[in-house]
Amino acid sequence: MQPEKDFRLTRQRQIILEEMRRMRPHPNACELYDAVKSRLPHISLATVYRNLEILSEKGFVRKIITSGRQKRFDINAGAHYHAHCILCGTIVDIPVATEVMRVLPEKPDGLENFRVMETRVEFFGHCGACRSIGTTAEDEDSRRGPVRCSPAE
Amino acid sequence: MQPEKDFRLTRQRQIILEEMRRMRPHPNACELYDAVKSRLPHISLATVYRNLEILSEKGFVRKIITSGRQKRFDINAGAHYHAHCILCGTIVDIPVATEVMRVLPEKPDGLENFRVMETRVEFFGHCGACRSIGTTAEDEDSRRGPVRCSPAE
DNA sequence: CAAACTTTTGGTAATAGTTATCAATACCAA
DNA sequence: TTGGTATTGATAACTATTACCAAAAGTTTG
Repeated sequence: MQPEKDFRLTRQRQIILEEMRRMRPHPNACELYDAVKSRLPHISLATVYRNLEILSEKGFVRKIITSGRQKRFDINAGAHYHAHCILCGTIVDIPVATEVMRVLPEKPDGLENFRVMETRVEFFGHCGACRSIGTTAEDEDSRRGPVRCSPAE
Repeated sequence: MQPEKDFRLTRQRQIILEEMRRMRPHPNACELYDAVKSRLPHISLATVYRNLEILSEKGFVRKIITSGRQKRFDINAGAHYHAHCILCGTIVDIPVATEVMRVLPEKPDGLENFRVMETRVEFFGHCGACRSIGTTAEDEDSRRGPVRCSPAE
């Protein structure tokens, strides 16, 4: 147990949090980097990664679990679940006040010896937009495949 | 829509599936590679990766969603959930016949336009072993940090 | 204020898990 | 057999993330 070192809410961290609130939800590090760069042109990608990690330890943001290879982050502090569209990759927030939440027991069978500290429910399926289009999602704007950082100038 | 190409259950694929049943659950590609290599010494790591992907498309195995950077795979075809120990990294299966499953509505509030095809529940907390030890997990055998492939010979 | 110390940053190299490529091989159907 | 398709093994390439480190920023102490 190392002595906790003090945390400074630097300008970079403030702007990371501000941009996360402003932009569309669940960005990955590169999307966020691009957004932050418009206000802090000299920020480093490493700073964004580093701070996402630290901010999630501190509870300002949380990491989303995904099966993809990029990490995504979430500014919404309140408890909620996610619905992942397996066609276009969109992630939709499901608010906490749902049947699911009311109904999920705090400690289900099989977890007798386990101290449950967090429960996450993830839904996978087809989002409304994709259903109305068919099997191929054409709405580029809602796609969420891997996103690369803008090339350096 | 490409014409589905035919799937051959090759010796490599058979043994991958057999080893997945035999070994401890939720291996990553490298652990599995090591296990399979004891029976097929010339198998390539690429074959393991490739087939895990294909076998999961075909429904023989499923990918586990994690926040880490390695993928893990699961041979247990039936529906079940996972409990992740945040101290030692162990993943425990929670059988399907629990309150959770019985009680989880097929389509909760907030998902009216979403066609739910799969629901996963992930629990995070401290497993029994870690609780009895304290805050640091000493049981090397149950740790599940990143696992590297055995070095080439 | 200055000195000493801690934390953070930007730039970049390194890491590591995963994918892509491709010639060679195995398998299958005619 | 022959021709076609699927798969494999070997290895190179890719890429998201992390590590490193000197410089800068911020904090505390004298």
